[in-house]
Amino acid sequence: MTTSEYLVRIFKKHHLPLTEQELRLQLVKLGQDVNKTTVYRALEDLRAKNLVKAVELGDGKKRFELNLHNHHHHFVCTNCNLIEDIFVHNDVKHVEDKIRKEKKFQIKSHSLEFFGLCNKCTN
Amino acid sequence: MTTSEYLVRIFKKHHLPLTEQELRLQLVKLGQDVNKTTVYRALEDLRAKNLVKAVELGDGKKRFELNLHNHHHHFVCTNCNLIEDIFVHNDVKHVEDKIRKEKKFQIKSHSLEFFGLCNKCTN
DNA sequence: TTGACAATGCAACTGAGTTGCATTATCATA
DNA sequence: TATGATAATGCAACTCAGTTGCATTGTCAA
Repeated sequence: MTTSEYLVRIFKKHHLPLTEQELRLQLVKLGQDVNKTTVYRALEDLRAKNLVKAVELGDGKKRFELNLHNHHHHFVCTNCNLIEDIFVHNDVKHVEDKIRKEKKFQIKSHSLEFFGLCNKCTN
Repeated sequence: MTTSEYLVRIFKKHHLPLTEQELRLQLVKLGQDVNKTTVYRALEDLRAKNLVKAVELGDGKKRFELNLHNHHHHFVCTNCNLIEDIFVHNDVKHVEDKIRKEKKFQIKSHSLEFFGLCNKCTN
């Protein structure tokens, strides 16, 4: 089994964006103590195949997650760093349409992230 | 005049998110050839005063802009790296409300960035 | 003039991500 | 089974943004 395949397994289990470090930790748990270069290369392969996409959640580190068709966003707790997927029905499609019309920009994607305090950290 | 003050001037002139390098370039143009540590410290001061905020636009670099009350988002051309402010009336307030209700999360802020091709790069 | 404090410089460091090149594994075919 | 090509991985060194500790300089009031 190749590192890319292990990564897909890990992504399927933990369906939240993970850093390279977190991914390597999970790989070690599967008995795969691989070099970080290998991880980055595997991630790049998966990204090239549109299986994985990168996310930035404000701390400067790239995080990676499966590029499924369940379009979603993220909530990040600025206190405990909890990350949770956010699914929105209506989305921001109408905003994109507006930009397309007014600016003549061709919009390929967007990122929408929410920051605040989670349930636990609010109290 | 202090570096922070020069930075505010620069931000007011170029009202788009700028990297530390871009900021230093502008500082040099104003005759201020300062150390990058100084820039980062000045930026941190301004951020602490809520005058400046950081933005991540997908390339891993932090960008900084004035934290005005004209809430807006950004469009990034993935070809020529053009950045343009995007103003939306309706915004994503209703999404935030929904999250607040359903998840009991306390949302402080959000980031919404659009990626695609600008007018020039589309043709 | 002095003493405190703010602003800046400098050099060394950290940590994420990259690159070039060597090594190893895999696997089809002679 | 041997071999040769190609894929996968390792390793070390590097880049580059951002940080840190400590020294130096500037400012300004007493």
